[in-house]
Amino acid sequence: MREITLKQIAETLGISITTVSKALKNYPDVSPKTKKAVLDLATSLGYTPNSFAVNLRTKESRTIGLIIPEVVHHFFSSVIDGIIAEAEKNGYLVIILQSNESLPMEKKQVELLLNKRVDGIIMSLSNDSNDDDHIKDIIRKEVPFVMFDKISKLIPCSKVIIDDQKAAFNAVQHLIQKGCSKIAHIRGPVNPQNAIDRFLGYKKALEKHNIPFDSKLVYTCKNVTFEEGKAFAKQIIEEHPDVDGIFVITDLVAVGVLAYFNDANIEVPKQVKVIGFSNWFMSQVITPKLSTVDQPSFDMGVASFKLLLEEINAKKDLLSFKPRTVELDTSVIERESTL
Amino acid sequence: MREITLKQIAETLGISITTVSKALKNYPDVSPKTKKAVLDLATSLGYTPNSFAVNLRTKESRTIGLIIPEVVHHFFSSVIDGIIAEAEKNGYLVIILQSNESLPMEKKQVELLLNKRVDGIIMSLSNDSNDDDHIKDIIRKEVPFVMFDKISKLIPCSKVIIDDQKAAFNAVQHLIQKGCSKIAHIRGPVNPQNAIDRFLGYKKALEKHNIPFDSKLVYTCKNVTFEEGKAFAKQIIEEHPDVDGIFVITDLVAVGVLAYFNDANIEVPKQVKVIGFSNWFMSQVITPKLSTVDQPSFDMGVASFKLLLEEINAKKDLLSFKPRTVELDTSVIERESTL
DNA sequence: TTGTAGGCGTTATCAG
DNA sequence: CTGATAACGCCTACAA
Repeated sequence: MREITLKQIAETLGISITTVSKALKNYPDVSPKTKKAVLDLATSLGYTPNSFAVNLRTKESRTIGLIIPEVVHHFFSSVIDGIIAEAEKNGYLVIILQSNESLPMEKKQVELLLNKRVDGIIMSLSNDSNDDDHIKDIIRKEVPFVMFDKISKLIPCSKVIIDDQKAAFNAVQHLIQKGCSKIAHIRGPVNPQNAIDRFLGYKKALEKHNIPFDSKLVYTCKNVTFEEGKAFAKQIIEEHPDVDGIFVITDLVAVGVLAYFNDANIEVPKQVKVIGFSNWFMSQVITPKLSTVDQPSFDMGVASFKLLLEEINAKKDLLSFKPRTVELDTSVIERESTL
Repeated sequence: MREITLKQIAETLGISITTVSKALKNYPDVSPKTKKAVLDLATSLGYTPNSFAVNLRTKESRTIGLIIPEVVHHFFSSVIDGIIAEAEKNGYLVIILQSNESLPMEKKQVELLLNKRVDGIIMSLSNDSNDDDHIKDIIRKEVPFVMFDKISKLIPCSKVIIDDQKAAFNAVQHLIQKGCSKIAHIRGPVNPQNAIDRFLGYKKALEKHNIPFDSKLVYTCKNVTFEEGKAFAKQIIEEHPDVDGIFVITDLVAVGVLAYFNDANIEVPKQVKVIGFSNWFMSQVITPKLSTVDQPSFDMGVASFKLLLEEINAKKDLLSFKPRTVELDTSVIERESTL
């Protein structure tokens, strides 16, 4: 099956390519008759413009790139959902790349997308991104760029975030209000800004309620997995049998904590209360149901794309664009694990 | 920041575009001196070929399209993982679209990808795909095409599947071997081939073990959700209090079943045994841990891309390509819900 | 060893 | 109202 081109339509109709092009694009200066002839033939042949040629001419591909640490991840897949939904609504397609939490991968992928000349890039940093060269590359090339969730505060670009510190503060305060007085924290890795912020929120909540901060009660995840949750739960209860509350960096790990406590017959929430973060789907289906912080993942995706689109459009119109930061609200969801 | 082109390099070096192009592509007929000069300048300027132009020339984009029903879904996100990993390894990028189980969406998305002129398409059908026109379009345009999991048997294209019937048979047989004699089935929607096959496997297992088939014990999901699982569990136990085993179309729904039984104090596996399908992550973390059928989702993704690549390459070399079907193995995973 | 010329398919400008 | 022409950036016969 041959590809249909403007040229072919022009030839069969015995007119010029220019006219065909204009007719198809509804230019005002084409006679109704020619226009109709062209349109009829085009639809009957199933003509669609060759996007490669269009890309070349217009210098845009109506495609954006998305780099995230992991696809198989409740939070990120929900964000993807939001991004591709909003993108499609606006006539954009999304190329998805996964850094697997590896900085070298992330760098390579930025390069791939830049070479591909996508119209913009949305990204959430991998956990070991402490090096910003590749990101600066994006900025330097003036490619529209938005970061969400795991951002780098130093980069001047639009961002979609939650107030991790405040959210964590609220989570820990919730534990305190439920009567906890010795609260451990299983925190995320050292680098990511949001792990730091959640840790700070934890600290602040203790402070506010006059609970002394004890660094021995803070446990640091390396890989943020279910297994780590189990292991830390064991360690916590062995090292500090009187701990009565745990604030965990994310639900996946918190579910690991609950799993260990279930196995070890440690009663949640009676002996220890547990609160997670992110409101993963599984948190509602385990026993006891996990209290957590709801993070509007789908909306973060939508907001990210909207910001990106603004920047893309500004660039097209040669307008200057001032990066903006959108902060979305979170809320504590009380379930059985903190009753 | 201006885009670097061959032309610019040629001009600054005072040579022709052709020579620059050849130098960069390591043609043998360029003097080492010129080659070096070109290479040096190119790297120092950070030249990368304009992919729009390359696409137009070579008529390929090194990009494939992927359409799946849902992104926020353990099985599908794992498949995505496999596909983009394998694609990246081979220098391909992946555009992901989500049909949300809607046929009109799916059709539109096929059109989008076709217009985009991706080098190939991988797809898993939405549940109401009983109409094949858009798929036939892909075939007719000779765009390399692979279906996985939810396939249409009638379409002549490569496929990556499991033997749903056999897998279901094994799951139900597992229940029987554990002592169940009145086994209900919560099946998937009417259309999808794999829902049909799993149902047939259920029937066959009963037959083989001389258990009479009773259509009243079969419940049909519409949306395949957690909530449906809860609702059907209630209905089953009310309508057939003596049911002692349930085979459920997929883990998400099975988890709903367990949730209801937990709430209703119906003991699993003592009173009723439950087995799911797909081995979702959450199945290991709920109480009781759910027995299920392991489905190699990541590998299905890898296999799908490999098949697609074969076809893409065959097409490039103008070789004919015979569609193949790859069938991957499944296995019953025994956990607490069928002990 | 280097360069000229043409074309991939579309769009924009400008002249008829 | 229509069309010739050039250009987007790259690649590749073919010529010099």
